Amino acid sequence: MIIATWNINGIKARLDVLLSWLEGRKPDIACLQEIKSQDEGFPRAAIEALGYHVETHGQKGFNGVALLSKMPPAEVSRGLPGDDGDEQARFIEGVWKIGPRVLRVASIYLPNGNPLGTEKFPYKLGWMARLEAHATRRLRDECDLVLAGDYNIIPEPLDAKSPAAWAGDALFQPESRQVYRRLKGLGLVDAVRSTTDDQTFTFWDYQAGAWQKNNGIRIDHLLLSPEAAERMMSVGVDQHVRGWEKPSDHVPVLVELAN
DNA sequence: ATGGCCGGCGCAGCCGGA
Repeated sequence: MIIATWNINGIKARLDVLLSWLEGRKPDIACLQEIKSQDEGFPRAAIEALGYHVETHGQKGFNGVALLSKMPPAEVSRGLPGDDGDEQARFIEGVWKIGPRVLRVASIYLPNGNPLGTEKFPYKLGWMARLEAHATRRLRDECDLVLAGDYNIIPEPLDAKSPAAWAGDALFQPESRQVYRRLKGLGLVDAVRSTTDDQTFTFWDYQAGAWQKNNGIRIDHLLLSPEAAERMMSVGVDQHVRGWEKPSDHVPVLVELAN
């Protein structure tokens, strides 16, 4: 089965592109971020017409995550545990029962954290601490777990065309990269990096001809539990989608797991 | 050498993104 993550940067502006991609790629589960829509405004009918079940966790204008799946999930939970006062819609998790196996997949939109020196960067670190706590709990289940999303973290210099240009940016700070490293220390496997040493970008800014110059970064990640990683058959990044009409600035990242 | 955009909201231009 194919599990994908994609920051679509606005579902209303991206619906045609999303439908085209779903029809061609046919992922079993697609984790979306930045739907920028309330639940009631999400164009679910067009997606359901392609045979997908739709679960959203939206908010007005900003953020928002969704899970699209061919099989309906057995359970869904919204919001990252650990702060009931957090109003930002950045986390949705589903559970699927596949024969004897339990598969958990979360769609994650980790805070950007810019600009440094404001409350936004501590919010990012606090959110990451909650994610680490949640991942620690989930890994105790020893089930197939995929934490998929826009992490807004450039893990290593290899993951940027021009790492120096990101030195003062929240995406490339030692503190947040350290937490990403700790997530991997828990046993989570970075699907893309575990299968290639090549520079593989998932985001290119709309500005300054970044796509044409391949001036990209790798910030969209699939983190797999050891049990899920054992079933990993292939990993891909649908970079061609960045060249379509009216693209998102992010592209889909996918992992294929053995059934 | 530098800078170049886009979506949402809502109907002008600002906010947020990365």
